[in-house]
Order: sequence, then structure tokens, then C-alpha cells
Amino acid sequence: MLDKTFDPKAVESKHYKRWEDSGVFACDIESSKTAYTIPMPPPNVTGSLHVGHALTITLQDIITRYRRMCGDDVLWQPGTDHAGIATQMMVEKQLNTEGTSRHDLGREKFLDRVWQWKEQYGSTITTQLRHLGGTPDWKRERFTMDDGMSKAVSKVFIQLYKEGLIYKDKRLVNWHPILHTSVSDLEVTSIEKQGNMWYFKYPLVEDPTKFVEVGTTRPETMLGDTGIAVHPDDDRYKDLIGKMVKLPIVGREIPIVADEYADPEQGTGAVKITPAHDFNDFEVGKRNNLEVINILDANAQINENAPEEYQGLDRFKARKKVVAEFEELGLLSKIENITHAVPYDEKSKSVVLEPWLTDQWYCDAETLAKPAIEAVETGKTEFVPKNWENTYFEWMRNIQPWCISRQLWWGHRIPAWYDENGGVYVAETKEEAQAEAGENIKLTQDEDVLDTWFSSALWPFSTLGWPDDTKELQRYYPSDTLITGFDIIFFWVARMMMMGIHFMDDVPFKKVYIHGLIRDEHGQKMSKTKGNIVDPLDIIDEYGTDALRFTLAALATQGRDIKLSKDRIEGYRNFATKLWNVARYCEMNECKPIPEFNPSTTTHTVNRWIISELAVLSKKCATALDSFKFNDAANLLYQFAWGTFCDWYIEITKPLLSGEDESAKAETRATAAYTFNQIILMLNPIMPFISEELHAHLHDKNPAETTKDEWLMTQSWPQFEESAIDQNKTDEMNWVIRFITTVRSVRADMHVPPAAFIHMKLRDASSVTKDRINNNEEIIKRLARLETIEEFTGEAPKGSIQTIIDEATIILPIADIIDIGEERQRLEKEINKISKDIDKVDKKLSNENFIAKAPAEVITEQKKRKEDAEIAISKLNQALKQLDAT
RNA sequence: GGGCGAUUAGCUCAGCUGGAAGAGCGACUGGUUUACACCCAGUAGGUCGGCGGUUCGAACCCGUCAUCGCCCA
Repeated sequence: MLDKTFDPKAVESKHYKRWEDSGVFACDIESSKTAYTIPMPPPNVTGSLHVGHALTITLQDIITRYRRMCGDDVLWQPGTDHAGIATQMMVEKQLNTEGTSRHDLGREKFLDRVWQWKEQYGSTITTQLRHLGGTPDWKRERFTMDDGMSKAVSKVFIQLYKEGLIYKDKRLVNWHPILHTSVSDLEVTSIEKQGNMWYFKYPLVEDPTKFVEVGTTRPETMLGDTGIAVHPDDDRYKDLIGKMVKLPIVGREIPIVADEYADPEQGTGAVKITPAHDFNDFEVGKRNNLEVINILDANAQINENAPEEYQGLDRFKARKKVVAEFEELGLLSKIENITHAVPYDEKSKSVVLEPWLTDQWYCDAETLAKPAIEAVETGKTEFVPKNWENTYFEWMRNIQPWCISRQLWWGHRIPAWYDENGGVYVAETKEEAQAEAGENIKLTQDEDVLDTWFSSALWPFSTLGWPDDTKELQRYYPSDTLITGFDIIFFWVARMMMMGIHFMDDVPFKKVYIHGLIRDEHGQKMSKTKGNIVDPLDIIDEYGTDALRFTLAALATQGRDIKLSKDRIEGYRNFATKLWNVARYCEMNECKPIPEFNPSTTTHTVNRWIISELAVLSKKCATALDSFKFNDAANLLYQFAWGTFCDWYIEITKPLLSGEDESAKAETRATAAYTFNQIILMLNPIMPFISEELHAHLHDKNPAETTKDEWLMTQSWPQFEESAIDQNKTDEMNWVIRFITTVRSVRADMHVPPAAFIHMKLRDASSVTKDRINNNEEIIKRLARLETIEEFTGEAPKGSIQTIIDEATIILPIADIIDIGEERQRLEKEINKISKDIDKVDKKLSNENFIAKAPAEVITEQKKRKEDAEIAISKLNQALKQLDAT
């Protein structure tokens, strides 16, 4: 017997380990089934579960479980990403507390420590994914630093190098002055800050009494100025183009050049150009052959290229000194307060990054992007929803050279060796490099490692054994669907597309489903600083995993972010409880599945009806999941389980189950059990725990002892024969429901005591209506609380309330309690409503154009509507007149 | 500045290719039924952001304005 109340924790703890141990998550390379692959975008190994993971994992798991039920051989490929910077920082922090540092340890020992750390903490996130009920093929779990992955990385590097698509270059990068590494554009976040615009006067060389005035938000960079740009059409400066100014403090003479980058509307219209310290200036400098002078060292302190008194100063101290000196020289013309965007490091949001000139390895992303763009244009890869393709195109068409080297120790070391003359040898091993360089040449390996995304870009094929030509690759590549958030389009989707196409000659995934971001209930992004983070583990603790998963699915509408509120989760927790309770009901009423039950051959109307509705549901629900409409699937199931099954089917069949007709009883029990089983079956992808638990109970099994063949997870998605759908019976039951609702509504409106059983009279009923009443009399009487139902002609008895259903009039004689005034009001209101409707229809029907142009079925529909309304109104009028007569 | 999206019941949101405005929560009224008060029955609530246009017909298509949000620079 099921417990009186549903306890999610007790249920959840029972199942997961048994599922995993049984091997049902695994794909089967030998299978004759259709393969279906979902590569899990690997979470960061340093991470712990946040609500964003909860969403993406839930959706991926829903599709995974659903596809399995549809008979596919599913590979949901899990794993984690080594997350270069983040992981290195974690371990450095740890070392720091021990009073040591990575430099003290040296590279090799430090890496040992990182691996140790990974062994110890790296499974936090994957353990938590298990709490969510996710069912990826854990046996195939990969880590981006695994041997196989690493092999793939060096293969790719070497090949791209040989193809000229990887090269070394001296360019500006976003430099992290604390971590001493380059970081990606995507790891830079611009933050609006209050700041100043300082206006400096630079004297002309030919006439030091004349000045060119420039504005800057970063005075210290003037130490590296090598030019001034003005717009070629700017009349104020036309004459000065080609002339020189003398850079104050430094004394360098620098040219005034014409470049359209200078905006005449902005500031003075003249801009100082510091090619080594600003991305735009770098381009201007290149166009105009300006010198590139780097004045900062790796710590963002002033270096030897600046005047001596500045050397060693921090950039912010140097700024103050420069401003002071300009003021002293009388060359500071004014200071404005402004707000401007300052580049911070995304993670800490506290370190100002520095555009810095360094030698780095670059990947020719532009070349790789071309076929990746085309693949989406031609529909080989499709985004769902489609509008995300714009974002993808936008980024891919403006892609910059991809800086792939990082000055870190944790990551894939770049497979390049240098001889003492700076010659480069790119090879898989030192031996190969040595062979290439020749004996006796002293080689040293490049100190740097590769960007983490370089390895995750290979994920869809490196996880399948590439570069070896494996059976897995043949079977599971390209994958079918990537499911991820829009913030990942640039990080992973784009890079996986580029690498996949280049190395596999085919796209890495056919569909990319993009879901929204989770926000708090006020629509704010969750963040630690705001303190509005919702921890999914807390939610699970309070409401259960199934409630969380169902909530996320129900809220996952396409193209919108998700506002997560407790009210919503609570509602779906109640839904889980409802399922639990109806299962108890089934149990108490001996509704047990009958193996030979055939849903197409039930005989009783109510059973024919529920099976028909179930068949329709299974199709609709499949359609929803096929098109990633998770919210539709969730709502359909919710409505059916609660609204149709619990509220109506169960109530309607109660008299049958307590009645004397043994065959009807048996059929109803079997149908109830069958229907409930199908409900939890279809719910299983969304609510895996409770559905498995109830499934076991329904089959009289101990949930802790079932075998995998008995699990819902391994059953097939329901399919029905056409003959399972019985339109007549469906119409009949829907009419019965409408009839009961109508009576209940009028009773409540007129304050008929709920306990009272009424002698109902029915006038003008058609033969169809009479049949329907006769066939379902017990049900109607019970649910509408009627003592008798009598056919009737003539005037309604005094003190009756009347209402209509289609052609028939329902008369409830309740002389002793009726309030005539109230009844009149009710009837008038009803009449009023219907006549408004008639007006609307009349307007349409009297429009010649409508009659001429609208499709015939629309016209007949409107005519029918008018007829029905007119009948109704005449009956209500009659009732009203009668009321007045009494 | 460029792009994308949103604006529908008090709140959160559905609404497929145009053909009688929906759900959940909340509110209100009332609760007889041994599955369920995390429940049951019922009720109220909307000029579908504004203005134009296309159409026999617009929440939906087009234009425009307004407000809000996100991404990129």
C-alpha cells in the first residue's frame, strides 16, 4: 500500500543508483536501432550545480528519455571541461592558503596538484547532475584533458598549422595583469563607470604656441602615443595633416594623420593614437604606418619605453602623475565627468583588463567560419527557435582571429618547439620535432597552453574516438541535437561548427535547440552579488526533483527567458502529490494492469472515451516533444492527468466500480490502470522518479527490487490504433460533462444547498439528448446531485430555475429556496450575453463581402451559431416570462 | 549606434499557417462525497501597449510611435 503522503526524498533516493548500475543509460554500438546523439556541452569541472544547469540538463534528459522510448539508440555524451583559468585559480588559491605558490612548486608539481584537485573535486558537478535524474551514458564520460582528447587536440593543432590556419602573430590581446595571461574577448565584460575625460594640448613642432587638443580617458597611455588622427574632411584640421606635434613629457615628435576613425562630432575631433594600448588605435596605426610603442609590462606597470621617472609605476599611479604633469605644464585644458565602459575580467569583475601587445598563437577563424556559416544558411544545421541564427551569423560574419594561446600551466601545452634562433617546429612529440630540427639542436617547448575552447570545440567528435576511425564516429556523428543556452552560441556552438566541419567534413549537429536563461521571479539575472541566486539543490530539498524538472519544462517556452518563482514550483509539487493520490485510489480500488488489455476493444462509453482522449494526448505530446515544445508537452500532460483523468474519469467511474455489473467493473479497473500507466509513462521523461515509483506500485512490485525490463524508462512511447479513437463516445462524454457542469453552475449561482438532491425536469430534449441521458443517468445524477431526471412538457412549475443546454431546457424546481429576483437577474444576464453574440454574428452575416469571400464552412458555422443562439435566447425569454408570471 | 525580443486577466505566461480570447497562481463564493485541504465544486477579471494600413475578417500580417529587456560595438 502506498504511503498516505508523497515524500519525494524517500522516493528519489531509491532509484538512481540502480538505474545507472543497470546500464540502461548506455548507448549500444551494435544496436540495429536508429542512433540519436546529444552531446552535452561539458560543464566546467570547477563548477557546482546552478539553476542554469538544472534547466539545460532537464531538457536534455527529457529528450534523451523520450527518444529512448521512441525506440532510438541514444547516446547522450557527458563529460566535463578542464576550464583552464578557473581551475588554475582554484588551485592557486588553495596553495596560497598553504603559504606557497605555483612558482614555488614549479610547473610539474603544480600540475600534479591540479590533477589531485580534479580527482577530489572534479566529480561534484557530475554527482549533482545525477541528483537531477539525468541519464547520460556515464560510462563514456570524458574530460577535455583525457589522453584521447589531448591527442585530438594536438592532431588538430598540427594539421591546422600545416594548413596555415594556425599561426603566430604579434597583436593586441586582452591581458589579465594579475593572472598574466591573455583572455578571450568573450571573457571581457564592459562595465559602465564614472570617469573623466581629460583634454590635453599637444604643441605643434613648427609653432609651439599652437596646439592640437585631444581628449582621453586614459592619460597614462599618452606615454605610448605615436600619432594624432583627424578626420580627412574636418575643416578645422585639414591644414595640419602631415604636420608633427611634440609629445609633452616624452618629447617624441609624432605625426598628425588623416583617418576616418576620428569622429568630428566627438570631443575635439582629434584623437591621440596609442597603437600598443587600444584596439582601435592599433588598426589606425596599421593603416597609417605609425610606430607601435608598448609602455606597459605584464603587470600593467610602466616599462622602460617610457621616461625614467615613470618606470615601474602602476598604470593608475602613472595616470595621476601624467595628469599632474600636464597641469603643471599648463597643457591640461579641461576635465569632464563622464560615464564610460571599462573592460573588466568577466569572472572577478574587479580587474581592469589591458589591451596589450604580445606574441600569441592565432587560429584563422574567418576561414573556418565560412563553411560553418554556409551550413546554417543551407539548413544542414538548424537553430530552434530559428531567430538565433541571426545571432550566429552576426558573430560568425564578423569573426576576429581567434587567440588560442594562454599563459597558463593548466591546459593542453602547445605542441611547438623553438630552436635557439627562434625557428619553430610543430610536431606531436619532442622526438618528432627534434627529428625535424636535426640532431644537436637545442629545442625548448612553447610554454603556453591552449584556450579551453580549443579542446571543447572538438567535443562532438573527439569524444567518439577521433582521430581514430572508430565505429562510434561512424554511428554517432553527426549528432542530432545540441541543447544549450544562447550565451553559449559563441563559446561552443560556433567553434564546434567550425572544427566539426573542417575535420569531419560534416556538421557536428543537425539541430541546435536554444533555451532561455533563468531569472529570478522579478526577471533579474541571478548573481552572487545580487544575492538572488536560487540553488536547485535547495529547491529539490524542499519540493523534490520531479517538481523542479516539471516546472522547468513547463516554463521552457521557446524564445523567452524563464522567471522562476516558488509559487510555480509549489504548484507542480502539488501535481506530483495529485499523481501520488490517484495512484493510491487505483490501488484501493484494485485497478491493476491486465497484460492482455487491448485499448481498442473496450466497450463501456466512459472507457472508450478516456482511451480516445489518451490516444489523442499521446500524439499531441509526441508532436510537442518532437519540436522541442517542452511547455506544451508538460501542460498537455498536466491537463490530462489532473483535469481529464482525476477530475472526470475517476469521478465518473466511481459508481461503476462500486456497482454490480462485474464485467463493466473489470473493464473499468483495467482501463483505469492502463490509462494511469500511460500517463506516468508519458510523464516519465519529465518526472522520472515519481513515475517509476508509482509504476512499480501499480504493478504490485517493490520499487527497490524491480528489474530494468520492468521500468517505465525502458517501455515504449504509447502508440494507438485508429480504432482506439471513438468519436461518438467522445462526443457523448463531452456532452455529459458539459451537462453536469451546467447544472452545477446554475446550482451554485442560485445557492442551491450542495447537499440537496433535486428532481430535475428536462424539456424539448432531442432524441440524441434523451439517449445520452439514458445511457449516463447514474453518472449524471450522482455528479450533478439530482434525485430524478424526468422528461417534461409544458410550463415549468412555479419556483423553478431554468437553464438551457443546446436545444433542451433544464428545469430545477426549488420553490422553497428560490430567490425570484436573483433568478431574474441571472436570466437577464444570460440573455444579454447571448444577444450581444447574436449582434456580432449578424454583423458578419449581413456583410455582402463576407458572404461573397469567406470560405463556405466559415459561413455555415456562423449561421449555425446564430441559430443556436436564437433558440437559446427564446428559451431563456420564455423562462423569464414565466418567472414574471409567478 | 547596430541587432534581437517583449508588451494579452491582479501576477507569471500560452495562443501553431489570420476565422467565437486560454492556463497556472492569486482573489471571491460554497464544500455533501473515506485517493487527495499540497483537495473538491463554482464565480469574477481582458478595447490582446497606442495609432494607421492590408483583409470579408487581425492578438496574429505590414507600417509607425511608445515603454521595457537582452546581445554586439
